[in-house]
Amino acid sequence: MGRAPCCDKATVKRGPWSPEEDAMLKAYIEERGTGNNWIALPHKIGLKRCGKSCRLRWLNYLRPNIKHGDFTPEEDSTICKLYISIGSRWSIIAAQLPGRTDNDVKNYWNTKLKKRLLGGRRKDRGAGTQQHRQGELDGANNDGEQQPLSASAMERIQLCMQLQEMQNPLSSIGNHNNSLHLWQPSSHHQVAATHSNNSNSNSSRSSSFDVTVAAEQGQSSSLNGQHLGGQQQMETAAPADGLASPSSAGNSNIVTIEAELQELLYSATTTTTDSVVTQQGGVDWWSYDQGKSPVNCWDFTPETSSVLQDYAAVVYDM
DNA sequence: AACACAATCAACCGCAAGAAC
DNA sequence: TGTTCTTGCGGTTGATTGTGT
Repeated sequence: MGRAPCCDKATVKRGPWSPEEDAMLKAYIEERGTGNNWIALPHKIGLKRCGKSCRLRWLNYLRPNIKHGDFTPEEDSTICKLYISIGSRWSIIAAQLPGRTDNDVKNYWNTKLKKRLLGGRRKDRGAGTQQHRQGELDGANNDGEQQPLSASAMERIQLCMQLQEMQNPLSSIGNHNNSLHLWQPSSHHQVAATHSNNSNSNSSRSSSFDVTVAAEQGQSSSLNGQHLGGQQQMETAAPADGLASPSSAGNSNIVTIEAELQELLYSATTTTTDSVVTQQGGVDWWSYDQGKSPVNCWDFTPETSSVLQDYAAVVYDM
């Protein structure tokens, strides 16, 4: 049974919004609000638009305090940091960037940040062409037998592998000890008590993930996954065999990776780990509380747990 | 100047989940 | 309790603009 369309496509206008339409929608919502019914809104206003289209236009463009234009290095770092931790959860990532929309963040990642990071310096295993890289992202290898992975998982894996290769060119595929330097077991998975101050975050989906980013204060950043309801804390059981957490190497590796990411993103010439953290205007990549537990790149959420399993399959099956 | 290709971004689409009935 | 409606999300598309040849 097909789903009823939300609107009659034959009578609804599509495509770019005109200034007149923008003005009508903006004026109405500012005066009366949405009435908690986007579907009915265009009829009330007299717009020949789909309710979903009105909602999107309002949220992405007309809403007050929307920020357009270039992203700052701080925003770049937040996006990358969260993407690698949680993947393409754009609404959650955007919630950490006041004035930015999920659509903006998504577009920015897909068109700029991803290319800067993934396309930057990768000396690929094998050919290293863009086509080969895309093939990897699609989860297929030459023999076609590898289990397909989600694009998001593959990207995160690839990104981490790329960083590790840069960090230690001698660590080739199959060197298990170097496989998971980014991962740290979370011994203190506190459930974040506060959520983003973003007014958009009232959706049930967003609330399933509490994110606290304190990078702007030069503090550690933490990302905590929790189940709906907020009571179940993710267990920190050891991952699959062979995925034991790195021990003493972890902290310095994280700092080194920060440097590599800074370099990839901003072409900074950072060579020492100590100097990196305070560079770039205080941007604090994967920072961690000195003397406390390091922040996890691969925090143990259901998603990242799955990614780790995928990762293990990729590394160990090669 | 003209064309081809790449990059960008606004808008659309379909799905999943929760709310309402 | 089951069904329908609405919202919100992430992925994708396509028009526009920029750049290279």
